[in-house]
Amino acid sequence: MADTQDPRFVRSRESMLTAARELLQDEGPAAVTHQRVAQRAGVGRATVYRHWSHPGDLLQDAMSAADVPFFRQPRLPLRPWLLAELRRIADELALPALASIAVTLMYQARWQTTATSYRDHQLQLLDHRLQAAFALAADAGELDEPLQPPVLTAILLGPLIFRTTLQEGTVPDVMLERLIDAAAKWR
Amino acid sequence: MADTQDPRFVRSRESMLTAARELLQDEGPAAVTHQRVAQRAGVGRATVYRHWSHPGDLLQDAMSAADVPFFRQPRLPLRPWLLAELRRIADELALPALASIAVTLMYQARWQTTATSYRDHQLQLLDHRLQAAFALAADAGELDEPLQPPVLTAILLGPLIFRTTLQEGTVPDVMLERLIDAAAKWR
DNA sequence: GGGCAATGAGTCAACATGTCTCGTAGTATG
DNA sequence: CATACTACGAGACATGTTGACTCATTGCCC
Repeated sequence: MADTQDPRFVRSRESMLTAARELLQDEGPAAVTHQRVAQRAGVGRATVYRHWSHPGDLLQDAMSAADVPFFRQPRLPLRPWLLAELRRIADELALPALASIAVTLMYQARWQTTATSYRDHQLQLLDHRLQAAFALAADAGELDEPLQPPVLTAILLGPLIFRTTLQEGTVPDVMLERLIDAAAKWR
Repeated sequence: MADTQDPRFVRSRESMLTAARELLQDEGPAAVTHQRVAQRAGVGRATVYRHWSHPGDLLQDAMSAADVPFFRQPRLPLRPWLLAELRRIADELALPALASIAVTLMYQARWQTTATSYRDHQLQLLDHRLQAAFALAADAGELDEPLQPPVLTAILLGPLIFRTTLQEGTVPDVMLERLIDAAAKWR
């Protein structure tokens, strides 16, 4: 794994990451093994070892491909913007791509006490963005008493994950309205 | 596995279930294998096979030992009762016993599409109990417009799981108050 | 005490894992 | 175009796990 610019290196890396993502979505993090990824990507098993000597690293890279594109660029008034953002997240959580990552992160938080950096980073990103959005609205006099950022994130996102993953149901708009009501005291 | 009353049968079954629960809490559902359970329980590997020919059945029995003791016997006024119940749940979710089951259920809901009966049963139990509690309060004139039961459950429990599992933090009382506010329109 | 069933220990093939080696083929230089 | 380089695929190998069996032993019930 020397030359990061070698087309062969880039090609096989991409195909392995794609295979790992598909396996994660279809069969869960336990299926992201050297053997399964090699089969699916059409590469040799040794190649997977050369790129990621430990299976956990491969899973981590497969998840951390894209930064979660939520809560960027808040707009006033905050309520309709927040509603639209939550709507997008709820819809994305109905798809396996995001739902698989969410559940895998919960699993890793509980039992893979290593590899906390990616999870911590994503969570802090959400916290910061939400905090910035609510601070903006507070300055504009839209609301009072926002909660502390991590609690805010938990109130807004927790029910969406619970509903889509455990209950395997859809998220009605009235649910999002109630969550927004709970997130702050609106004027 | 013939005589369910044989003390030997009961004894080894209990020790295996205890071992399975400990393994689930300490290392996750992936660790609940015939071999690991046999080692930990101090029984032969073949004995585990005789009781549960498939590892998934063992995991299922290990989780379904106790019915979740939440939201039983609602009391009026509903708000303080609901707050106390949520407080108990949040505190229990800080312990590995309940948190492990919650995360495992999410994992199974996503990827082990079989074995839905236990999960569905527990979820419906929570829904029904919460519905009964809110119906009681509605009759007493305490509130208007309760949400439909599954959405109610998601709003109340989702944030607790998100906060304790993903964020690995504690649940402040103010968070519970906000969730209760979101659950219904109180008078 | 005697019949009986559950158990513990062991064997066995099949498979997955982690680590090598080696010949091949694609790549970047000159 | 020719050469040195290097990532690759295929395979070998020891090791550990899994699932399924056999069989002697031991605890249990009548």
